[in-house]
Amino acid sequence: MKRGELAKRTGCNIETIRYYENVGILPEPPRTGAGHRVYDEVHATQLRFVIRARELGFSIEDIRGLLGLGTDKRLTCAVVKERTERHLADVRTKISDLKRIEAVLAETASKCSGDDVPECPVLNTLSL
Amino acid sequence: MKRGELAKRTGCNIETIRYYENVGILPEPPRTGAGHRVYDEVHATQLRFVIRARELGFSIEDIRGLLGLGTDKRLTCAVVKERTERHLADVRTKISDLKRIEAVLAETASKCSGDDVPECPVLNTLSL
DNA sequence: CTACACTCTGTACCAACTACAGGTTCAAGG
DNA sequence: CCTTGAACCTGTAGTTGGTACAGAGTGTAG
Repeated sequence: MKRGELAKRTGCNIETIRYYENVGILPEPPRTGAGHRVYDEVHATQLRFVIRARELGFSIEDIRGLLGLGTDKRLTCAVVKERTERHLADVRTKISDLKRIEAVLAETASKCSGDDVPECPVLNTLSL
Repeated sequence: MKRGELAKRTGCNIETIRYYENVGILPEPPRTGAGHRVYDEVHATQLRFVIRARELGFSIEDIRGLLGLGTDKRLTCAVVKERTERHLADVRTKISDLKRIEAVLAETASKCSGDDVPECPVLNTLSL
């Protein structure tokens, strides 16, 4: 299958596939005589891995790590668990930051009269 | 006061001040004969407004809007409230996305043996 | 055989900064 | 007055994770 077909099957943007190849988290596939990339099911599986990891917020660098690239191949469960938990901690920090933000925004917006006047609690809060 | 002093007082990175000026959310200050920027307390207040809005997740474009730049000057409370609530909705969406991610990560990591073995539930989940 | 869809490459663009190079200018100490 | 080092000036490049486009080549159906 060619790039367009792989994109369609995985739901990935066609340009993103080339990007993942460039940054080294998708292997370079073989080419036809004319230079067109030819993918198989193994590539599709690996691409789905990358897509899912990105959806879960792992960075490209994280993914490179999870794939055991650059370092020794086989990653042990212990190593993967540790990286996942570190990432989980980051996600939790982001959630609590956003909750603080949510509280401030909700609080402030609730004070707005919603009237056609120039005085505004939001702008006043921001100016503190 | 000059740029370094303003940066110190507001806790803003010195380069970021120039950036905010470039993108038009901080006014161009007057200059000394030699071209050095000279700020006053009004600039400091406006910079703090921008910093706080950024902390609350408003984009530069949002801030431009909140400052009433580009359009008519005086923003009514009604307009600001509407923009704030739209932003609040975005923040809530981000929180719920992250919570889904958190649940998946926590679930998966909890299944890891943490042993020195190559089979790993995280990698298996990602490969689904 | 032509027309059109697809692929190839490199490069530019997005946000929101941050950092650096190479060149002034300012201020304090001798 | 002169030197020295900090602070300032400018423009530009790098960051992350893609997305988009131009211009050229290829594949295929009618």
